Amino acid sequence: MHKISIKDVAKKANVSITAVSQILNNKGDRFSAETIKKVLQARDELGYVPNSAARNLKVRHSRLIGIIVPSFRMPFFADIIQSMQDNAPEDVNLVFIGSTADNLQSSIYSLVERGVQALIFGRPIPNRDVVNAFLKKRHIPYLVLDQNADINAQDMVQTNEFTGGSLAASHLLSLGHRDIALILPNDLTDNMRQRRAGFLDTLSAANVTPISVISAALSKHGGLAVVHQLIQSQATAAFILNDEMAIGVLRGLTWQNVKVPEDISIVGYDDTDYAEFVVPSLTTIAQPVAEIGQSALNMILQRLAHPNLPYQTAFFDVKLVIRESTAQLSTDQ
Amino acid sequence: MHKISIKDVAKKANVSITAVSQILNNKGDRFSAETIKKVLQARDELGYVPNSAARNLKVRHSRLIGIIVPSFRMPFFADIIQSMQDNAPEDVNLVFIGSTADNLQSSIYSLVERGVQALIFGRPIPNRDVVNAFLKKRHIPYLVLDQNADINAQDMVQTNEFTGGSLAASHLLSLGHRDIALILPNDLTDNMRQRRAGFLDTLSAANVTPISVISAALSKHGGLAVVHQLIQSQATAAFILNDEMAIGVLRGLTWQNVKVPEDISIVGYDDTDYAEFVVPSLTTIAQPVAEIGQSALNMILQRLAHPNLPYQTAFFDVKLVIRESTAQLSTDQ
DNA sequence: TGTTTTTGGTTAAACGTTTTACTTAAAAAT
DNA sequence: ATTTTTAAGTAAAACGTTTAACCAAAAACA
Repeated sequence: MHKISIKDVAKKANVSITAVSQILNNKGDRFSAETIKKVLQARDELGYVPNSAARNLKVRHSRLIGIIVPSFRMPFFADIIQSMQDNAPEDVNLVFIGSTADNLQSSIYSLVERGVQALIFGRPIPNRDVVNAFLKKRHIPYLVLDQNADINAQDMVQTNEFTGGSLAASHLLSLGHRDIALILPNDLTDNMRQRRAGFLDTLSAANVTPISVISAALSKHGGLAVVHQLIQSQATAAFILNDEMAIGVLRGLTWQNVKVPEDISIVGYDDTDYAEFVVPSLTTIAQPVAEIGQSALNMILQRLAHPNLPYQTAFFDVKLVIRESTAQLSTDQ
Repeated sequence: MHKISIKDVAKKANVSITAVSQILNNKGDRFSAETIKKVLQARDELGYVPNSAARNLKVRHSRLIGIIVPSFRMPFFADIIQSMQDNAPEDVNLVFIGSTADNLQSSIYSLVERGVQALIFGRPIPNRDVVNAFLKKRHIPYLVLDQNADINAQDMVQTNEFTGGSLAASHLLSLGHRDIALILPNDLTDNMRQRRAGFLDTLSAANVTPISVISAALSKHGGLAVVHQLIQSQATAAFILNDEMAIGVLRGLTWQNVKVPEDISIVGYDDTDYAEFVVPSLTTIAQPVAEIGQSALNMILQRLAHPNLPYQTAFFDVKLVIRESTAQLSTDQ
């Protein structure tokens, strides 16, 4: 029942607890080699593990960073958090939490209670002003991955969403398509609004407007649900703001015996792991996910080190990855 | 810079810190309604958030549970942790960590340092005896999802892997297949060994042995890498121990113009989200992922409440989900 | 009236660290 | 031979809570 504390190792090594603390934290330059050895040995024999609650309490910080994503089940975010974890320095701890809009407030509260020193939002923040006030009051810097944010209120890492949408449009245009559908998730993040804007702008620069705009749930099933409308719209191509939905659409189309890309071209967004593996493989806009994750983490660490520097925003480029789901408009239509 | 502590709210409300503590923890039955109101108001005005490091230090526990999975990027584990988080009681905190075999030891150490009271392993444990000794010494109960474990050393939740393999075999057999390949990940967990055993046993009961056994990396790319060998083996069906690999195989087969299920039937394992969405949709063995996650969490919570009860193991059934990737052996081969 | 109970609190110790300020003995410098 | 410096350590306070033990005043009782 008794948990081994620093006292126990001090007693066993016959030194003060100060000595143990200093030595175990590599601040033991004033101690003799012999004492150091005694302490290390006592530590090992007892299997002492420091209590970080006590440590955090005393030093008044935790090196703990909270990461809030919408869901662990979305490959895009799974990639992000994996890359953060893989690149986190030894001495910082990450805590991931998947949080819907509903319980975002309580997630934040719980993280603050746990002592996070900074937060990274992988999802849009409803009630941004109250969240901002709450966090600012407690001097907890945060960073958001969405574009819907005041550039002077926090750090950001962004990708060039507008270009992404634009790339999709010009690709489809260059293949000769003019009857193009746009498929959106029901709830648009600001990132997605930018994608849409880029897409729409580029289309209209070529004097085309979408033949149809359809919304559905942001999921594979959402994509599935939309194929009937898509087929009826007579579109020869579709841009879908998200790979997961796109995969749903692909699936539905195959079941309806609509051939991709012969009958309709599809382009997705994100370049999720699976984009390469579906049949037909998915043309999509790739974001540098791993870099985004790393960069977000590094920026927030920087912020912790220099709280008063002006806010930064990192910018990443996207690129079009052409696979099998898009093709030249066939003339015999 | 100054962080609001319980002292500040005590001062503001003009009461002792004991009063604040008791009232805020709903143990304030001895206090007058007026005092309670004063305290609550002071708390709200100051925006006081309790410091759980201090609390944990004092009460000597954390209600913190560590979950170790191989990777956030594997849909199977993403589902598991999501279901845990969705079902965790208000007062317990979960910390997820993706850890390879290499850094498992240091992950465990770091979690113990952070004060976890229990651990759930979603991955096999190399060096089980040292891990067991380490954890037992510190009275940290743990639970493993793999089958390679001493039933008397910790709680477990298992699925009927043997039956899973067996189901796959009899399905293929009943479709008339006799030339059946088996595709394995390079590193087999004990769960997978059981799958294999069930599969092989059922095959041999029908007097058939696999026409070929192939190993590759446990990933979509691993599956892809294997299709050449698979085609050369002349198998008319294959059982693949994992959906991700199976999806890779499916992909590769399509590129090689081998038709599934006309030319070859494929059955996977896990019934990952994507199984339903690939083309052709994947026949596979479904595990009740969400229930597994919940059950694991509940069991370990039980264990915390009753440390001395005998170890339990929960058992879940699997089922065969027939989709498009398997079909009757065509006679014209 | 004097005694006991009840009501509504407060005091102070403890949890396991880190860190500042001391101490003491030996070595070096004068 | 005294003083100063250095080397090697220790004592004790503090971080923010919780909780056991205590206390005073008012209410109830005899």
